[in-house]
Amino acid sequence: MKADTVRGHLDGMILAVVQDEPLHGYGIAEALRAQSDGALDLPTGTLYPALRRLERLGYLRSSWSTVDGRKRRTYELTRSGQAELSARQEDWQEVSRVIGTILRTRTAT
Amino acid sequence: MKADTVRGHLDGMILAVVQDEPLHGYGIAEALRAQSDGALDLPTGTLYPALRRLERLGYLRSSWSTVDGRKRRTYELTRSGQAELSARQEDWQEVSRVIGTILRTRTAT
DNA sequence: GGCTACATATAGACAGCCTATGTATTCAAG
DNA sequence: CTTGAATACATAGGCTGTCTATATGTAGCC
Repeated sequence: MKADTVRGHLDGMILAVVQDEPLHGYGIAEALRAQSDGALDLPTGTLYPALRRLERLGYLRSSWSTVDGRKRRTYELTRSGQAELSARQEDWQEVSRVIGTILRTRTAT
Repeated sequence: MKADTVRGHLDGMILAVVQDEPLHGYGIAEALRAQSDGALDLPTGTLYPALRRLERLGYLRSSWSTVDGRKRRTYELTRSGQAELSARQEDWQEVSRVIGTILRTRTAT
């Protein structure tokens, strides 16, 4: 499954997994892969720019640490990010309803 | 609701309404607006290029006619377009499941 | 020494939306 | 009789978030 098919909703999904617990980029990718049963496997060229963007927008806050000799940047959800997540969740309700309704097979063929 | 939020799934929705009955561009816009309870109101700069693209890809076939003194281009679904629609519907099932699962509020907060 | 997993990041391309604008007809209101 | 709204199609150029490819570095195993 291409991230292209979830375009515009990836931000919301990232905020959602970070809400559960602060995670570093690699961990976010793992969480999304796990929670989608392997369907959503983000290329790093998609994920990392998205994270920087979400931080720039004030929805995430990051801090560096070193674990087992490897540097990692851990992201946590800000107050503003929580509000954004709620908005995205509501957006999704409508989007999902609209596309679902229209795409649903009508013909009994 | 911006068409941007349904990005990548607009093609499927267009094919779906045309499957019901052949329609001209303006009629497709009306059908999508009606079936989404007014939520999806496509700008012409989005719809018309999309229709030409779908025809170029062989999913739609068009023909000109004049109704009440106005020219209209009517689109109908091709065999290939029906297959594409089926594929899009299946895609949507997965996308919807994945985003829905991840975005669904987990916190009982 | 080489492979895999872990970990982050940038560069440049590309597709599909966006807004703005243009043309043309019909019909009702003023 | 002209102005405006609805009908009808279309293009130009911009923007944003994906994409692929590439880069750098550590840890641990074979």
